[in-house]
Amino acid sequence: MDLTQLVRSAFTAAFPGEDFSQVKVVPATDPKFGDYQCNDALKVAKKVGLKPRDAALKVAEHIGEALKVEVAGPGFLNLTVSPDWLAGELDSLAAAPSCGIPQKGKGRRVVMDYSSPNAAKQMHIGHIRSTVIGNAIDRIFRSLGYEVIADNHLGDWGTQFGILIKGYRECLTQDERDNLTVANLEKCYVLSAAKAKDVDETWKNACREELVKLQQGDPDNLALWRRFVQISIGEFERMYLKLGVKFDTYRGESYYNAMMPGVVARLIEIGLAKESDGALIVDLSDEKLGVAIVRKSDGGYNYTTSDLACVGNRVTEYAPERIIYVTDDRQQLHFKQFFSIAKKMGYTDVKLVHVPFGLMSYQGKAISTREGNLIRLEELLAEAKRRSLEIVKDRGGDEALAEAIGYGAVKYADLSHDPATAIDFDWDKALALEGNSGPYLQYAYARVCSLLEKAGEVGECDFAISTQHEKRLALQLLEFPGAVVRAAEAYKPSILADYLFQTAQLYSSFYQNSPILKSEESVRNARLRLCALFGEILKTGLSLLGIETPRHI
RNA sequence: GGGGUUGUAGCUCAACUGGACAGAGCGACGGUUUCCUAAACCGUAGGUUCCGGGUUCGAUUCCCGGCAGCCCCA
Repeated sequence: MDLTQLVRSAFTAAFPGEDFSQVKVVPATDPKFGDYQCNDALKVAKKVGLKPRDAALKVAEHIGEALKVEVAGPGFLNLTVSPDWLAGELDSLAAAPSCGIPQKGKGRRVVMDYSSPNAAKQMHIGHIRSTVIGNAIDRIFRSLGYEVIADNHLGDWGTQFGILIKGYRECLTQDERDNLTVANLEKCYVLSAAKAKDVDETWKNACREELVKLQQGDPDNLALWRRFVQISIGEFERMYLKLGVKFDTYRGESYYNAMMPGVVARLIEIGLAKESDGALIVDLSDEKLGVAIVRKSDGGYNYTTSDLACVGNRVTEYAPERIIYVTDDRQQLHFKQFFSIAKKMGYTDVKLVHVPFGLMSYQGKAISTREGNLIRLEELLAEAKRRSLEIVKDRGGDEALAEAIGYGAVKYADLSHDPATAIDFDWDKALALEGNSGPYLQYAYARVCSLLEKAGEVGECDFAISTQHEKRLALQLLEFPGAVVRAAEAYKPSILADYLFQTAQLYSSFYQNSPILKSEESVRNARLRLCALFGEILKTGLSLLGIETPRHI
């Protein structure tokens, strides 16, 4: 029995001829109001010419026997379900594949664009957000049945490669060149860039020449560039492996080089782009979006152009329903501009979505080498592992467990906030193991696993909800599919994280306050079933956040 | 100067998009030896939701005007 349907038909019976498709039933805000509530009688009151409370009373008359209803306050409909109804719902949830997550994405395709670090630089804590938030959205969409193509749009082209090639040749030892690492690339970049900037005009020119040679396809430079990018990807993948992140494609900016002139030609052809001071621009000032440069006065292209080329390529190759970009919120104007231009170029069948997140800072400053506040991602993960290993080893836990817990803590610390929130990095917060943290959830899962193991085989048994603790947990479990859907619609994994934390709290409370194994058999079995369902949902939910669930802690 | 974004408990954040008495975690204070675990549970204290208007049955949420921080553009 669908509560929303039932309440809607009561509305229709009370006020025939009106449209009540917006009417919805939501969980009660407080258990003392019942199990569910509907606030929409208040909204339709004016339309049907009644006082709010009278409208609610009239709807209540048509609710029927199946559901206990009370009209409270100005006109809230408070609904209380029967234990049988609850048991039935739990049954269908337990029987449903993937914990009842609706397959609304079946047959639909989405491209996800996230992480996207720059080649030849090491990943640092500033890269966590795009990677972890993007990956969670990726996983959530896959769980809804969408076909997701996860693409890593690397920063693998541009002026830095002239500096790098010069630096590689002049600033590294033979040994460093033979055993090239990203750390070495970073080092020679810093040295070379410093020379080009402050001291040496000839050095600067040499860098530019190397860049031009690369752009013109010089075999040596091209080979070096390929090597730099390959080494970078290798290192990124080491991090992604730890974080449980996997990309379908690695198409960096360079992939779109050849398509740029075509994009510009097209923009001119349809009259969007025009000359201005030697540069080619698209004027978006009537949309209050300023001016976007699509070709600089020196003939170079920039992000707007390569992103447009990229959209064109993705539309042609995949025909996705939407493309989701997860980047920091400094790029909002850029995305608004290029989305607007893309629409005018005729890419109207694809929904372009920018998910902006608050930039991560450290000690109040943007993270950069210059500020000297750069913590490498590898360091962070090592420290996370070290801290959890200290606790875990006393319990006989191994390194794998320490990684699951440490990395889980790092990811959860990020995912549990609304993406829009800016985070100032803090070791203790990023690696929290208590309270609203990843390990708290992992711990709850381990507890339920142990309990079920100890219980052994449980015979066939129905759900039976009697106590308040059980009921609150049960009602909460029924909300899981809805939480996943809401997280996807808002592009906010934090909605799911928050749901899981609340659920685990209710479980812990239930677990501490209700004897399970020691109860007489029918109660024991019914409670074990509830535990099992909780375990399934927690495991599924955490997997959507990319957080592992060890069975023993 | 124009635009974006944020402002909620001492600190870090929620609040299912307009619902009932604004909730969690951390920190503080007090308590919990029965199932497979104290990474937990139970309780206490802590609020002018930045300020001022407006919209309505009802505003942390929407609108207008300020203030403050961060960011982008010129």
